[in-house]
Amino acid sequence: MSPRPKIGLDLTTILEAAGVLADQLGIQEVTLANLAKNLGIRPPSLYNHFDGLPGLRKKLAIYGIDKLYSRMADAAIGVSGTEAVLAVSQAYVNFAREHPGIYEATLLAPDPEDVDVQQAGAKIVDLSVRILQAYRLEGESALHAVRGLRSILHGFSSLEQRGGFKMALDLDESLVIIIKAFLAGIAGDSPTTTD
Amino acid sequence: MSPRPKIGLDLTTILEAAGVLADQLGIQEVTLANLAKNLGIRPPSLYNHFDGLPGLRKKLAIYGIDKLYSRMADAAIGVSGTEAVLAVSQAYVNFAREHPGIYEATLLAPDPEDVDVQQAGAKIVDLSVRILQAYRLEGESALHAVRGLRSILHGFSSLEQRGGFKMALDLDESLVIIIKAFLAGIAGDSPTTTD
DNA sequence: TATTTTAACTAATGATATTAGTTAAATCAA
DNA sequence: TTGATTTAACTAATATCATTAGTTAAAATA
Repeated sequence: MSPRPKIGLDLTTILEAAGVLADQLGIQEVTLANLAKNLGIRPPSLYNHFDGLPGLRKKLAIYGIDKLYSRMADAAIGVSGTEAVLAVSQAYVNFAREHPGIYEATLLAPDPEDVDVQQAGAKIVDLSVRILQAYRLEGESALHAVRGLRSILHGFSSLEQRGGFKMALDLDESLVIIIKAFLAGIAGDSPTTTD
Repeated sequence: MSPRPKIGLDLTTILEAAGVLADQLGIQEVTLANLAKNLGIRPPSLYNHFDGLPGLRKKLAIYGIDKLYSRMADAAIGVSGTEAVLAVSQAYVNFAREHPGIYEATLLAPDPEDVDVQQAGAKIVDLSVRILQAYRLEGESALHAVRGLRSILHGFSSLEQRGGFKMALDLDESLVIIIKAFLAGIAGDSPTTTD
């Protein structure tokens, strides 16, 4: 009958297609039906590559976290102190802007406690710890500061994405002001590096 | 045949049931099928009360925003300055903890630009503006500060809900430290009220 | 009391994820 | 090179949804 070409899909290709789908139509449109259609195969064939929709969601989450981490790590090269935090923050927010669906998937793993998901996320936490080390925070203060930075970055990105900021007011400017205020507050105005 | 008792449901009852469902099983389990089962009616009957699943999501979002606003406004009574911001912040986070599903619904309206949704959200923005007025920010600074506070509160709540904070470190303490740092940063350490 | 509105219903449709079992292409070992 | 195995596609079938259309009886109203 019809030829069954055995396309030979690999997981990366599938995840990229899922990412495009997420960014273009939103995460809720990343269905096995839509994904299969875009790939030119039938929905059940996808089960050869991952364990159903939850499996896809998990893999897409890790895929997205890794991508986000790359962008942050890139931005952190060759900078330090406030400059580094600002660069990494802008990279974070820009990633969420360019890849709203993938960013959303990042926080949508079926089980956030999953070891693989945790491991991917840990790299981002570690990076945050490192760029905040310039502020010489003592003991637990550094950990609280990491939580604060992540809260700001995720909250800002999420609210921007959902149209939460209605005022006619430059968004990038807001981010810089918010980050600077937070850093000034935790450092008592004494970062350890030259700015 | 079987009696058709005409229960006489009103929208509030339905939204409360939907809220319980959201908090107990997660927002993705707030289906017309589940909701109808909990209410003792058949799914199509729900269409007499709202316009399908998108209609329910919109009404649940507004319902949640109103509830959240009430809690924040309550917390703001009789306090000012840093104390007010902290009280409102804790109310916000506690609401998200107690009602994770309703909180999630708050940001899940099908159309965030919808007038009714905007109107509900505006009350929260206004409240934020008022409690930050103690810091005497000039011009646009106040608006940037509101964005910062909202980013922190939403980011913190969302990340806590999704298991984003793994460290063995007191969460309430983190929130207080983060808010205080942010306020110190935007105020240059000069809130206008007695603390 | 008669009419209208309301809130439930049944029946049917289409989209979805998922499972089971099948088949042929690709890979690999002898 | 050939035979066996693995892999990646498939068809068919099922269950769960949301949704629409059309119906009916209870409740409200005139």
